[in-house]
Amino acid sequence: MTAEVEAPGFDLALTLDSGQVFHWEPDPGRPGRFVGLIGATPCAVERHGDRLAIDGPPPAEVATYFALDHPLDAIVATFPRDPAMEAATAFARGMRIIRQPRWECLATFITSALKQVPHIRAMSRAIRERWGRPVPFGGEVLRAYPSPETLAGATEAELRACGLGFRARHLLGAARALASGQVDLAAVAEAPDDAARELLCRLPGVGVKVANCALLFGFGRLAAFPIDTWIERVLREIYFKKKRRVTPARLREFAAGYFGPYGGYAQQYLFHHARSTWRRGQPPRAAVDSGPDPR
DNA sequence: GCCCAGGCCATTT
DNA sequence: AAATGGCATGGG
Repeated sequence: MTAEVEAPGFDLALTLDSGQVFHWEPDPGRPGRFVGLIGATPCAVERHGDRLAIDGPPPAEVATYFALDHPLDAIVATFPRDPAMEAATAFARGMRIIRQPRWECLATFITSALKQVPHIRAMSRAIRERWGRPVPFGGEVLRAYPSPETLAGATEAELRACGLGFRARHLLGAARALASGQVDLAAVAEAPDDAARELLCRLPGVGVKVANCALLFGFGRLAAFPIDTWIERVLREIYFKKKRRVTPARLREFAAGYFGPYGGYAQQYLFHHARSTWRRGQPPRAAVDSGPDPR
């Protein structure tokens, strides 16, 4: 049985491949159709014009997960008007910041340190296959991401066998801190942005960048602005092109003030645009030549 | 062999 | 506060 939800101007494929979520996969033989899980609920989804066709969860659950209620036009209207931001906005039109389960989101970003997106996907898949609860769906078996309690019972060697390397100790330590109640994600969800970030940073393997990714993609904090290697290059080579020795604190200060209340959205559009169009870590000449010069 | 990848951490200035 | 080096693994 297939249900539908209205999803005007939503680019499903772009959103699922934008480096914010790491387990959705194309349905082989059915182009445009993606299979994944929303929490523990299996789901297949594909776009038909301004509607989504859904198999699995109730439509309302899908609408919440994909944040179809986010007012994209109003959000984009808050972005600063500069050539780099406008190019990224045009390039990533229809991308949404989705609402992921908190632990699943945090855990995958703990494993993301010094890894490329395809590797993060591979580690997520290996962890699901090893510890995830099997969920039958359409003749296949999907695996839900294991809870902190489940992973707390794993060994570091078992996690390393999933390709985590030095990240194994971080993920295991975070799982155990949550399973023991030493840190409480429900408390994070109730705290203001700065306090929530500080709580998350108490977990092993969680620094400011990973905390901001979790806040943005797992806690709905749309002002959170993760600065990774790509965004740092965007900031330095476009927004601080003529400056020398820009400190990390200055970059954070600029980002927090310049990109506005939906800075996380702006960041994700800039991230996707840069990752998709830059070559050898360098921006296209046009991007630099048209860049603004703050302060 | 080289280089880099959605960083974090401990240590030193 | 800011710079430095170590850390595992995989791919170009």
